[in-house]
Amino acid sequence: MEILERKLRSREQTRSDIMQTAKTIARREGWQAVSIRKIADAIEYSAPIVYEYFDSKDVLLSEVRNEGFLFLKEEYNRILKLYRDPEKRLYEISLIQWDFARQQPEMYRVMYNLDGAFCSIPVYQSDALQSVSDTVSAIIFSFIPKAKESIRRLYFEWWSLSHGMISLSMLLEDDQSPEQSEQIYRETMRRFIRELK
Amino acid sequence: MEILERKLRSREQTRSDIMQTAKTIARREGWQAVSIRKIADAIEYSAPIVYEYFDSKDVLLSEVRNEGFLFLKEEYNRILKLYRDPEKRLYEISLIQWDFARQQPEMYRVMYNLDGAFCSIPVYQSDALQSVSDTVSAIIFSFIPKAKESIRRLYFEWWSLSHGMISLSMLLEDDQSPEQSEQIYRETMRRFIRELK
DNA sequence: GTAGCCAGTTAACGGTGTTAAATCGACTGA
DNA sequence: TCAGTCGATTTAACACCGTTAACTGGCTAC
Repeated sequence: MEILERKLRSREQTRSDIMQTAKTIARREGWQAVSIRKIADAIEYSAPIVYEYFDSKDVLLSEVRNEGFLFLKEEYNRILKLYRDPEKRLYEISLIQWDFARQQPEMYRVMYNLDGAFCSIPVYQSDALQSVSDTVSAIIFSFIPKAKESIRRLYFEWWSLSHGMISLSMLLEDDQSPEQSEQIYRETMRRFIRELK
Repeated sequence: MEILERKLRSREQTRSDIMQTAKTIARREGWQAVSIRKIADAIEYSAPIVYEYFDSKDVLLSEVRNEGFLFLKEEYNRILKLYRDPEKRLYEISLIQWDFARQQPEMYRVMYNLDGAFCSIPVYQSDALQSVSDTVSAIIFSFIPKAKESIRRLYFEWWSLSHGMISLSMLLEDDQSPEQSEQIYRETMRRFIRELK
């Protein structure tokens, strides 16, 4: 059964190669330029092979997106271990959100269907997104122990503010410097958190 | 020269028919389903005719997007005539932003390259966007007469908050009811404006 | 040796944006 | 009346897309 195991491992490897290639092309040329044939070329296979690993391009994109939310989740957990103060936690998580979007913009784009990235599978069906939402909601709750609906609402406000600034600063990248945007982001998130309690 | 005039008018008509058709398809099937051939079919012409009116699909989308910003601009001007109080003005403009996104979601999507809408022409190059930005910035200034940079920053915050809530509520449409989102939007924008001064 | 399986290929279908070439009708000048 | 031109419009083509069916070549089991 060793062969089967190795086969499985190499299968997992190829699978992640495909996702990695998709991300690399997206980073260089944008998601609208990502095609099954280009991916196949890069991993030195013919196009139909990709369908051995992903049912469709849509599913491939949805898995990449999921990977993004899982990455965020782990980063958030890292923060939870580092800090105890809820305010500090929420602030640090806000900063991670920003850094993530800066360092892996193609990831952020596919997660929110921005700029040519289009995955028709609804994002709110992603378990990873739910998990991320729960983590942040829990922090807010430890902050302000209110009813479920209030927490949901405060989370929505936090998320909107963060996502709004990130996506607009992506949109205006050449019009407003990222450094300037980042400064505004930090101060605005800080103030939002301070005024939360 | 009457013939030439009529020709020009009918040319303008066909041009706007093309844009209208693009929007109609986008509304029904999403921007990823909008193709030159589908548009041509709908206006009962062959595909190359579309290129007599728009240099490329990219340009067509950018004109639709511009139409969106121009619509907003006119709505904003309507508000300026209706109200004198800066707080009231900004609040009403916030509400228009929401209603616009609700009533013409395909427009909002092409303006911000959301969900399959992809126009590679940078949005900040649009005069209409600049004009809209100036209008809102002026209101904020009449509110809080600070330096240009501060106003720019406050405008960015207002825009981010509004766009963030709108785009996330589009994303979560089936997970969080629009009515609920709208209520949060109204209250959040109101509080933001109140705390501005 | 040969039958069967399996990884991987080629070929195909209907679609895309875009452009060059061909067509067709109306109008003009001789 | 006929040749010629012009302009509007179409057809045909190119290179690409996502996706699927059919095929190929090599290995294994009997």
